[in-house]
This record gives sequence, structure tokens and C-alpha cells, in this order.
Amino acid sequence: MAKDIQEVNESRANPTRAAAARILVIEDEAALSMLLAYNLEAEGFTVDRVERGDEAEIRLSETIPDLVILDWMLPGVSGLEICRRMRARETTRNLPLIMLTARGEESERVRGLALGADDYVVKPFSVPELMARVHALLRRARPGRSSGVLSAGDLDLDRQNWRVRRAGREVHMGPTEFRLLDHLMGKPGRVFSRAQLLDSVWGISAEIDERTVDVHIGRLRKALSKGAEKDPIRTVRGAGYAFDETFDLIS
Amino acid sequence: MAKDIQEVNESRANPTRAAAARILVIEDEAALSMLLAYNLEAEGFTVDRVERGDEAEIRLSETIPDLVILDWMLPGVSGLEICRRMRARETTRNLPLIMLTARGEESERVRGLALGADDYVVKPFSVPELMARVHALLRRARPGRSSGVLSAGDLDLDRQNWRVRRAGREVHMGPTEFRLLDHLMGKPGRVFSRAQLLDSVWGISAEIDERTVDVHIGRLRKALSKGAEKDPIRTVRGAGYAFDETFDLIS
DNA sequence: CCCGCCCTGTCATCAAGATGTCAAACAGGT
DNA sequence: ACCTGTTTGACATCTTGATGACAGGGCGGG
Repeated sequence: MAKDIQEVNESRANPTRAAAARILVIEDEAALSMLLAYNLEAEGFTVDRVERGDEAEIRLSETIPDLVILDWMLPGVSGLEICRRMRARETTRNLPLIMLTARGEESERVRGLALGADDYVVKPFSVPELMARVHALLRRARPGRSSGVLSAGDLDLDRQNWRVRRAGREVHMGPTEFRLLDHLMGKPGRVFSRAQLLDSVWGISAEIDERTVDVHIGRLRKALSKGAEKDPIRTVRGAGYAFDETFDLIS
Repeated sequence: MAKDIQEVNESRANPTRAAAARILVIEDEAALSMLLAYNLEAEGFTVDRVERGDEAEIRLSETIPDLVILDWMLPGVSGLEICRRMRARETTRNLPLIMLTARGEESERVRGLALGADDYVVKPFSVPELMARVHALLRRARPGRSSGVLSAGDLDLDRQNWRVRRAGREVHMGPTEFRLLDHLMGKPGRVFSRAQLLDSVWGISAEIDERTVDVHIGRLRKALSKGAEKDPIRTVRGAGYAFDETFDLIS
């Protein structure tokens, strides 16, 4: 039987594959911390939990995990401080780090990312969303360490420095546009519905009109195309938006 | 727990053309069950309620819902068991599942539970919070269902990227033609009557002339055959249309 | 502490596309 | 050739996306 039409599936959850990675969750809110632990363990990870910044310090000097999930708001040593110290220390410098931030902490997030977070999730978030990011980060990080820079064609998005460059020139945009671009570039080619974008960029339970996404996409486009440059964002009528995966080939 | 019945913003509730999703609530505590049903119905969902684990089994073998909300503490068959069986059965394997767990249950048993739940909420929870998760989960692309690539011969349909390529070249078509092709390619060779296509591509409640299908088939054909390429769609006089299962062998 | 700039979310409006219907031309089978 | 069911182009209408304007809120600078 020759080639049939076949469907290529991603398996539901792929708990296997890499040997169980160890994840450190630094989160003071007990319910959230447990929620994360259960789900991470359900996916086969080993989880360490600490509630305070100073505990985290100690734990990190004992065991080096494969990935860290860090809440920005922490009693004791702040998340920002943890992040900074992690990056300062040789042994933890390259650890994949996901920050949990509440909406409205944009400026804080900037500082956090500037200090080296690899990814961030807006609270409240959906568990599947976070899990996806954990897997993505673990998959990605290993080889040449996560540079923290997404690029395609003449476009570069630097998460560490919260900067976007087009053809060398720096491009200015608001936090929302930045996160939007970040998200789209994270999965080039993939079409996201407006609702999905609201979930992951604005945060689950953000009660915002879907049309608002259009406006921000528009602002993003305007920011990205100062001249007569090609638009890297593809509109899919009736479906949503996507970062054009053929973008770097063309430009 | 907070049992005040609250309304939840419906802004981006169910703007989808697809008929309202059906949700199965498995919860023995009547008050909570009703609270959920009330709020879910207020958002336009169809709600099935059962109180016991064994009832759930039966219900699931009769009607497959689009999402399941399952309480951990159940009389009869436990929530864990329900969950496990759902995942074991082919028809329910990919069903989005939200677990309700109480704070005190966050022990060993619950961990196993997480093995298959897509998301869960710790009681007491706020209704809007749960609603947000329900929506988020329904929106979430189910790996294996709405994603993947269908291909046949020189034709590729990429659901994630929402793209169709013929002999490498991108082919443009409207959303309806896309869905139509998607549906036909899903069951190569199978003949669908116009009525069936209207149901699955346009939606159950579509009061549309059957002849309209012809027109869209025509548009689809035109889009797919820029040159003198073979037509992948077979017309079955008096019956309907089908994707030609011999297509890839010939082309 | 106050002022002003920047970011945001929402609207109203405009433009581009997509859709459903019809009718006339066509094709297949008898 | 005839009848029935199918293809196609035209077309009016409906949707959906793009855009500019605008008011409220927040943050930082003075």
C-alpha cells in the first residue's frame, strides 16, 4: 500500500523521552505552588518547591535543577534579586528560567527579563500553557544555551534586553506589542486565533474584546515597518494571525 | 466556598460558528453541580450533569461531550478511576478534562490524578476562574485533532499554519474551502452527501441551499488547479463528493 | 505631589474578501 | 435527443480585517 493520506500527530503528552528533569518552583502562594508541582510531576518531572527567596538561595547552592520557575512577587528576597543572583553565579548562569508575573507588572517584568529570564507567563495562566513552555524551554535550551534572542530575516527580538531590531535599527513598541511579537515568533508559521492570543499574551480571564488584538497587531505592524519593508505578520482571514515562517527566506 | 452565583463576561465566550459545546459535569455535591450548570449554560454551553462515577461511565458511552468537568471526590467509581478509563478508551482519550480538587486532597492520590487532566482547579475556586479555564481549554488546539498535516500526492494541507500547498506553491482559498478540503481529505475516498458536508463544514444549524456546496466545490477545484493539474476531487453523480483516494498514486 | 506623556482598550468607519443564490450552460446516462 | 443532476460565471450582500481617533489610567519626571 503506497502512501496514504496520513495525519501527523503530536502525541498527547510526551512524558517520556528525556530522563526526568528536575524543576525548582519558587512560589510563595501554596495553592499555586502545589498546582504546579502536581502537574509537573504528572509529566514526569522531579519537583523541588520552596516558598521564600532565601530558601531558594540555599536550595540552589545544594542542588542544581534543570529549570527554574520563579514568581516575581516573593517575600524575603525578591524574584528580581533571585534572578540576578542566579545569573551572577557560574553554576546557575545558564539555567532555563521561567518567570511568573501578574498582569500590570510590565515594568517589573522588564527588569526581570533584563536580568536573564528565558520566558515568562502572565498570571493567571492555564496549566497547559505553562507546561507547554516548560517543555519548549527544556527542549530548546540544552545545546547552545538559550540566547534569549529570536530572529528571522532582518528581525531580531531580544528578550534579555527587551529590544526589537529591524535591519539593525532599533524599533520601539509597547509591552503588549512586544509580548505579542514574542509569542508569534515563538512558533513561526503557526496560526493563533485572537482568543488564543488573548489567553497567552494578555492572560487567561482577561475580559477583553477580541478586536483589540487587531489593533495591537496593527500597532505592531506599524512599528515593524518603518519603511517599505515586508510585513512579517500574516493575517489568516477567519482564523487569526501568524508570524510568517517564510519571512526569513524572502527578506 | 464561595457559592455566590455570578455572571461572567461573555465577550469572547462562544463567537465560534461551531454549535455550542457540550460539557459533562461529574459532581456529586448538588449545590456545586447546579452552580456550574447555571454558569455554563449562561455562557451558551449545553450541560449534562451526573452525580456518580458509574453514571458518568454510562453517559460517556452514550454521548461524547466536548469537555468534562470532574470532581475528585465521588461516590461510586472514584474520579481517578473515571479519569483513567477515559484516557484508556479511544473515543474519550483526547477529551479536554478539568479536575476539581479540594485543598485537603492534595496528597499522593491526587498526583496520579493529574496524569491525564488537562487542567484543574482547586476548591474553593471562583466561578470566573473556572469559566476562563473552560474557554481556554476548548480553544486550545487539541494535538492530534485540529493540528497536523494532511498530504496526498503533491497536495499538502497544514492545519496549524492554515496553509495549503500544491506542488510546493502556496494555494489561496477562503475559510470555507479550506474547511471543506480539510474534511474531504480527512477521509480519502469516502463520499459525502451535500447534506453531510453542510452539517460538518457549515455547521448543524446551517439553513443553506445544498447547491451552495457545488459552488464551493467548484471554487476549491479552481483554487487547487492553477495549471493543468489533476483534479483531486471526485464527483459522484447522485451522491455527493469525495477526495479521490487514488490521487497520490496518479499524480 | 502634580503634570504630562505613553500605553491601552474601544469605537466608528472604510476597504477588501468571502458567501450564498440564481440561472444558463453542460455532461452523463438512457 | 431527453431528463436529471452538475458546473460556472455573475452579482448583491454580508463578514471580517485595517485604521485613525479618543478617553481613561498609570508611571515617571519635575
